[in-house]
Order: sequence, then structure tokens, then C-alpha cells
Amino acid sequence: MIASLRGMNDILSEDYERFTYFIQTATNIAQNYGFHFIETPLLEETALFKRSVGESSDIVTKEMYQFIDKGENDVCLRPEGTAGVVRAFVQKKLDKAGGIHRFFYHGCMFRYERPQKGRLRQFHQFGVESFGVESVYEDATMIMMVADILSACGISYRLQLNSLGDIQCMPQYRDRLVSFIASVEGEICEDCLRRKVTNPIRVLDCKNASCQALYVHAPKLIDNLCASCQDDFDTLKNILYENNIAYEINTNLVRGLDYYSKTAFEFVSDAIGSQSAIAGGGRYDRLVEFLDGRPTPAVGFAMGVERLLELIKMPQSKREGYYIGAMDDEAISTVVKLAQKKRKSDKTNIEFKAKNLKNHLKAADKVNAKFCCVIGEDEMKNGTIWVKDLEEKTEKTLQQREF
RNA sequence: GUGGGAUUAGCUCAGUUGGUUAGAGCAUUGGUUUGUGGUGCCGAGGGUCACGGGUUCGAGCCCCGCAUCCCACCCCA
Repeated sequence: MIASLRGMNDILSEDYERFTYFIQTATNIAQNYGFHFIETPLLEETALFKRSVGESSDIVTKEMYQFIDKGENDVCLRPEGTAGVVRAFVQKKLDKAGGIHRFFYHGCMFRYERPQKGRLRQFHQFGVESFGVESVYEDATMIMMVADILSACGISYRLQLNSLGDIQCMPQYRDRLVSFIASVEGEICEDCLRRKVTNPIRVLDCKNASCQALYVHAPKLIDNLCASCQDDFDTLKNILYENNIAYEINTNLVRGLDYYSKTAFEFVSDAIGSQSAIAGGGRYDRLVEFLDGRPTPAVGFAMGVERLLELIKMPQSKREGYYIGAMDDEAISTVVKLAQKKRKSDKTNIEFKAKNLKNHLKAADKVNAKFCCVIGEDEMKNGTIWVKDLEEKTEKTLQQREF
């Protein structure tokens, strides 16, 4: 037997019901917020991700499905959605067109990681990206949209919030942090030594207790924000408070992707194991210019669909459509004809095997039909069909041409 | 990528110190006093015990390898 590749799943049956229910719910909400669908390719030039996600990120250094295609192009299956949307935004010259552009997307992403629950090599994200709005109200809107989507699906969550600073305050802070790390360099773990060079902010959430003891005295970014970042962060907290969105500040919340600035947020669930981040996002005001566009403020988020799947509370499924069967072989061709007619307007299941009435009723139950329709000896003789409403428990006999 | 656990029917799982023909529930399917369901009764099918080696008179059970899933690290959605 040939099995699917590691970390790559089939989605069918009940999972598929949940999957499409989520996508539909999220799509409706995104449209209510004024966002428009965008589809970008699964395959992009490798350079796109190196420049946007960042050379030092885990994604780019070890998780990409990268290969050389037959035209000798260095290409990648997309590991996340933002880079492609920004590329499309720039390529369509929307940066030069000015104004506000709001997009949502959903589709599969690929990361070569060690799979576990909630972490797949091919997985799906639903995300949105907003271009051209500088106001922190847009950041708050993103957060409220995620909250709306999760609530609509009956999913409870915790919201974690942080500010990563901007071009004014971040580099300064980074320098101060690096010199702090240098001052304790002899006592920190190997991972932290590596992080000092690659991504110094990451040392702050080192799991090593002895490192943490040293970092108690480390400068915190949140205490070193410039006036504009501090203002925006305060405003954001206010907006969330006024709109009844509970949050916790997590100063260690550092997005693993290099392009974030200012607002960073993550929605986590305590009900799905260690891969608990169900949505994450933030502001990325400089990414458009990194990808050769005119500087454009932008903010967005992505949700991991597979991680949400088992948390989604589905609406109760209702009986729907018709089940049609015959009690004698001679009536089966009539049944097929009637079913074909019914299918123009309603969901219809046919049974090709002749069965007694009881078994037909059982089968109609199983497919969750609203009406069980059967042609037996009497109906055959009279050109009629017997129809039972399985909900109301009422029944009637119709002329076949009226069916 | 590192460390640990698991893998037996379509699904969830039993399976004794290694001993004859590997079980249950659910699901599937057939029958049911011969036209009334979702909850009756009786029966049936379904397993290379993940895969490949080894030890043994004999392996679902012990040993080695490998694959996948799960857990932790890492990281993120």
C-alpha cells in the first residue's frame, strides 16, 4: 500500500464538514469586515520567503520545501501566506495606486517539520492582510475579527499581546539587549549564545531556568518603546478594553517571522496540546518596501485550520432531502427516473436494491433524509409513490407525475 | 534535528509467565411472525497482530532495525 507522505493528511467525512464549515464562517465574517478574497500560487521563488520571512528564521533555515525546477529556478512551496499576498500587492502595483486594500485567503502551507498533533507538514491557514491603514484601530480590528471568527465557531481562547517596537526604538533596544547578553555571556546556555547572534530577542523566552534567572534584569522592550509605539500600544489596549476583548500582555511574545513590527498578538487554546497557537498576527509596516514596493503600512493575521478543527462546535445537523427506494426489482428503473427528477432541486439518495419497507426506513434514517419515498406493489400498480416525512411522522401517497 | 511512548478487525480497545483455531463493543452486511425508522431479536463477513529481520520446539507477547502516529524539546498556525 502506498501511504501519504509524513505529516500530510487527507481531509474527508466529518473532518471535511468541519473544515468547510470553518472556511465558510470565517469567509462570511471577513467579508462583513470588508475584505476580498485573493488566491496566490502555492509555489514561489525562494528569494521571496528569504526576504520576507527572514534569513534567520527557523522557517527559512530548516523548514522549507525548496527545490530547483526544470527551468533551473530556485523555488519553494509556500510556508506561510503573507509573503505571497504582499508580492501580489506589489506586482499589481496597488502600492502605487494608493488607498486601502484588504484581502483574505485560505489554502495549504508547507513546512518540513517533525509532525505531531496540530503540527503538519502540509496544513491550512485562513488569513487576512490589510494594506494602507496606519491607524492602530486597524490592528484592533484584526484582533476583533479573529475573536468574532472563534466565537462564531464556539471556540474559547486566550489572547496574548505585545509590542515589538518600530524602526525608531527596536534597533536601539536590540543593541542594549545584545550588550546586556554580552555582560552575562559566560553563564548562558548554548542556545542563547546562538540566539545572541541570530535573533537576540529570542533569548528572553529561553526555557532554561538558569538563563531566566539572569534575564530578570534584562531590559524589556515594552519599557523601551518610543513615544509613537507606546501611544499606539496604549490605544490598542484601550480599544480592546472598550470592546470587551480580554487580553494578557506577554512580553516574551516574539513572532518568529522577521517582518513584524509594533503590534504582535497570538490567540492560544488550552484544549489542544502543546501546539496551542490557533491564530497569530501583527503589524508589518516595512514588509512592502522590503519587497520593492512603495512603503505601505500593513497588518494581518493567520489562523491554523487543522488546530481549530476539533474545537469547532458544529450546528446540529438537520434532516434534509429525499431517500428513494423500491420494494421490488421491477420498480427500480422507475425509482431512478424519479430520483433524477428530484435531484434538479433537492438532495436525493437512491437505493438500487429492493428491500422491505422497514429496511428502507432504516436506510433513510442513516442518510439523514427528511423524506423516505418508496414504491411497492400497490404503488407500482397505481402509478403512485409513498412518501413519509421522517420528522413529522406523516405520510401520503402521491401520483408519480406530481412527485 | 534530539529524547521518550505507542502500533492487534473499518473505528475504540482486550489479549495471562512465550503454548493449540487471536477476542469484545461499535460500524458493515443478511434474516426476522411477509408495508412503518431512528432504540428489538438471531446470524454472517472482516486480521500477513504496521513492516523487515532475529532468538525459540513454538512469537501478538522477547531482541534488533525501519515506518507512522503521539509526547517533550525546538518552533509556529
